[in-house]
Amino acid sequence: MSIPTGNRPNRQPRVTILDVAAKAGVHVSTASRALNPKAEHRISGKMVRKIELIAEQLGYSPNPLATSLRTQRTGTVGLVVPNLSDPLFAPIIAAAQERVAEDDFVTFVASSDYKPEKLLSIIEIMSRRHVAGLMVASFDIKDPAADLCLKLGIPTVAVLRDPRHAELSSVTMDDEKGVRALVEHVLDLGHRRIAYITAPLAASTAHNRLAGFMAGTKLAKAAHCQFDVIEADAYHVEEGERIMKRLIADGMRWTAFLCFNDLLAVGALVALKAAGIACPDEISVTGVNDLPFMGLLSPPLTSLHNAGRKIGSQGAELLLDLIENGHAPTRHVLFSSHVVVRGSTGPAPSRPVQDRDRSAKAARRQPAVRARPRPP
Amino acid sequence: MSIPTGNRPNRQPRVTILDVAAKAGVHVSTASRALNPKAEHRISGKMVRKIELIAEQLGYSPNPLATSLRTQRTGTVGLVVPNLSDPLFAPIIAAAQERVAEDDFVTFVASSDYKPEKLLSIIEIMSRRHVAGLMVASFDIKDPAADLCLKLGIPTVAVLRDPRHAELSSVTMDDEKGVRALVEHVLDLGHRRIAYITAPLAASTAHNRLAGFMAGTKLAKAAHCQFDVIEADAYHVEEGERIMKRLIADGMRWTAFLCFNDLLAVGALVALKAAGIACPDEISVTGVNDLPFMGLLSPPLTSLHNAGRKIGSQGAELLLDLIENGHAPTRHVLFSSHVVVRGSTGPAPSRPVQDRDRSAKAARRQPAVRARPRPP
DNA sequence: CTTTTGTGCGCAAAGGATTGCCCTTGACTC
DNA sequence: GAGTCAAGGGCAATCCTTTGCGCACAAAAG
Repeated sequence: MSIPTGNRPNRQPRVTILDVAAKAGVHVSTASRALNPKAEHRISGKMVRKIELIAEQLGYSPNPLATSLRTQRTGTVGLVVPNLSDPLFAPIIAAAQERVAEDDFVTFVASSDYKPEKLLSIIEIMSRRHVAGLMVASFDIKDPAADLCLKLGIPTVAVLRDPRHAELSSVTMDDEKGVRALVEHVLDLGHRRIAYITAPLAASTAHNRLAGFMAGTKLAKAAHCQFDVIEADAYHVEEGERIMKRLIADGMRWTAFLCFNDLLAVGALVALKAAGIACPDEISVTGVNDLPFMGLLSPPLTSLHNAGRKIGSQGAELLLDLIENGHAPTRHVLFSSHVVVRGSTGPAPSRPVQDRDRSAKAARRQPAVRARPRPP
Repeated sequence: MSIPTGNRPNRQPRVTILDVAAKAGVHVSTASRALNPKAEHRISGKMVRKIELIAEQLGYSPNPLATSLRTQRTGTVGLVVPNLSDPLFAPIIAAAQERVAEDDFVTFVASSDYKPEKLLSIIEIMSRRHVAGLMVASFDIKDPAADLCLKLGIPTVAVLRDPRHAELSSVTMDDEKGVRALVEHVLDLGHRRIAYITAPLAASTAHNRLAGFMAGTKLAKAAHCQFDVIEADAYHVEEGERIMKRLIADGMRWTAFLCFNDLLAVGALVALKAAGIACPDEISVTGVNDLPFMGLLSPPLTSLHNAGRKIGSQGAELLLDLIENGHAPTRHVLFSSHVVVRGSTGPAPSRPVQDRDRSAKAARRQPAVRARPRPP
């Protein structure tokens, strides 16, 4: 039920510590202590050397399963992301994996597929397997999964998304400040009709970026600014494309689009190109994360640079710390992100797209969420 | 030494099978058998239901460590790639992980960093941990690491790169045919001076793609074709950029560049753009793998589509098969790849770049490898 | 010379499950 | 009524290490 079947193949019989002890003519406990640096009961120096030599000769290496069973330590950590192939998460995994490997931990990796119940089951599975710690990149705000980690007593670090749990350390980007800077950027370019495409607000990232957008709207000095928020249901290119297509059909009222992430932005670009709307001449678009290749698109995407590798390694660092000192104080590491200005943002056009002949037909349905315009 | 330290935190005491047995008033062996579907000694139906109920009530779940120690089965598989964040490998990992998770395996993931000795150490570590099987994407041809897997008796499947070991199953792309098709493509476009940038030939992919290129050269009907091979030292964008810069400085003699992979091709595009050389008007460029976003670059990259996810899931499939039936016959699955024609390839220009005034200065150093031109 | 103090190592009990073998019963056959 | 048989469970070994405790012996202290 828990451990799948599978015939063990013809492994050669492993050499155990009994073999070493036998050959050395000592008791296993002596061998164990000799091979264990932190042996409290000390063994004489020459005996240690003798046993080490014999262990070497015999090619002995301790069976981690037995060790783990005895010590309740497995030397494993779990890494969980919502999507393994997303270019945003892969570097986080990679960097974390490298860092923990330095301390001789091996990593279980799993993908929650953006499904809360799957995350719960992953955590349970990993807990059963006695992971020493967990680094999770897919917590929602007040996620029950976070409670579960704490209840199970697993040292846990949240990365990228902060469940905002009082007892859970986190490593995140300063999304709020970042998106605010993006708003500032397009305001500086003269844009006054600005839309923000948010992701589902369960994630703290979505929350913070929206907050950043709202904060940015307060910066607007001009009298007739229009700010709107549109909610996406997913995180991928196709969703961005779908949304932008709909907006174009509905009559485009904005000159600048800030997107929750690069994937949505790329989708928006695709839709704009298909509709023959020029970016940035008619509409400016921005993303978040600055994924690889974003600078090479046409137009190159203005984005917020988020350093995935730094998040991963810092998350691992915190986690190792937590594993070592059972009750380290909760910490929240915040990396600042900076706007990378590229070709997808430009000066605001004199007239928005909807005034052009081409798109006059569509009825103007309201977007999903409508932010209140903020007078200066 | 093998298992890192780390204080186990305040986990609540786990409920063991003894607790279940005690509460049921039976022996642990009875409880074990009742909870184990494949129990040979059968337990009466009502007893099974009783014990299952009690186990449920107590929240019992077997300790995989103890089970593994006893049965020598761990329910884990190892996934090894050369680089976790490479957009080529991440989907392979993701798909494989999904597939084996269906069969209740959890996955150790590690990155060999393109270092043979690191691969060896990863395999040893995973072997010690009793992985049920290994899926490796970073074997070189005749890799000692492949021998090690066999020697250790670990069911192993090679993906993407085939070590060409008689006893090792593999799942790969038909690189040879693919690259030949690319050559065909640029020949059709009228190109007669064609360079191929190969990767280090230790990898079977490099080998096969070069073979595909060489095979392609035989297709050339025109009298004065020039084919050259240039060897890259790495796989990333920067290397492609470096190489192309050097070639430009040396005086560009080619009108079409086939690159070992997309990353090198993207680097080449970057260098060309920096030098003010137009692609595809002056030079055509192709890649391999068709990574995400390649169709959105400027120019969009003509590439060979390789389905990473299919490789990953098929590799997992083979591996699970191998784990189940200790001695399944060796299999080699070959996925065909197809050319995706995009904007980075176009009709051959009338004159190659070097005849233009701008680049006449540089001495013409020979490229790293010079293939013998093939007369038609 | 006896009594303390270590030092160096052995003994055996965990840790939590699986499994070969044996024992007890009740049913069934002759 | 004695003998056969199979079903249902119990016993204890086993997987491999780690570790609390105890023992012996030698050196140091009285």
